[in-house]
Amino acid sequence: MKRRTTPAQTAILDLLKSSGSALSQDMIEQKMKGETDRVTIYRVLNRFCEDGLTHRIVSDDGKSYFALCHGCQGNHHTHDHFHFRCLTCQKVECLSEKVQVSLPQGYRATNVNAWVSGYCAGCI
Amino acid sequence: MKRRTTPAQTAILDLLKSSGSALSQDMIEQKMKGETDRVTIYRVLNRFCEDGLTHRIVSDDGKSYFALCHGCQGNHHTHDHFHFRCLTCQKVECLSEKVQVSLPQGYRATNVNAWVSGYCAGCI
DNA sequence: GTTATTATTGCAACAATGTTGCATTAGTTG
DNA sequence: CAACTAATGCAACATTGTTGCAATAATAAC
Repeated sequence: MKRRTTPAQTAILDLLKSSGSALSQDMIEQKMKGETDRVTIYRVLNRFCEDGLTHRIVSDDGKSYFALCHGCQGNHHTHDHFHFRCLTCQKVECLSEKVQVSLPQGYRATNVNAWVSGYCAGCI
Repeated sequence: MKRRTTPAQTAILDLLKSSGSALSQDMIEQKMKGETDRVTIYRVLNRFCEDGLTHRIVSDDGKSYFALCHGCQGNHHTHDHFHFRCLTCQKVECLSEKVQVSLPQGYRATNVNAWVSGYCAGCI
């Protein structure tokens, strides 16, 4: 199954690149002014995740956010950094700080999902 | 608005106490074998949160989990510890380790939601 | 450039989680 | 016991996300 280049995909990828933050499906739909179907946006985003282009983080607002992968290459994805969500401007940022947590004896971690919400410098 | 003691509330509180872990609405519904309405369970859980009896944590499985408050008293709620969710047995535990993260200059945090998912000692 | 192949899209429908309105039930107080 | 009203159950709705399927459109082959 070889990938094809389509307007929707390049548009969504450009949005992720230019925004510099993590975006949710509804944010992308808004920015695209409804030119692309809801379902297509979801499918494109899921494809990006499969291809290792983005990573998905589930926020405490009940939505998934998608952010471009920068640190991780190939199939060794470690999205173990904190994310910040501003309650005013809704912007979601990847923080540089890595999550460090020690588990009880015998536990094995496969995924980390760490959020801080509050107000960013511009919205305080 | 004074609270009243009802069978549903005491049953749900007992479940939370005896389980020793965080429970979601559907877990509670299952354990109560459908004797209590879905909506009632949600309302009871929300009331518990309002009253400071429980805290809510939103997991990356898209559900809210509710756990009894132990460490925090009065209106000074700081649920800033990590949570672990076992992908096999579905159990959700509060870990003792506090979340420590330094935000960019000028940012203010109001809430923390930190998850580790994987396999617990019994399910490895 | 034309054709064949099939990945991608759009639409409808569905599933899961969670909330709200409203009439009924049932704790609590006097 | 009676009055008050918090709590419940049901229906309906909102939001987020997925799946099936026919139509569309990239890509490859000629």
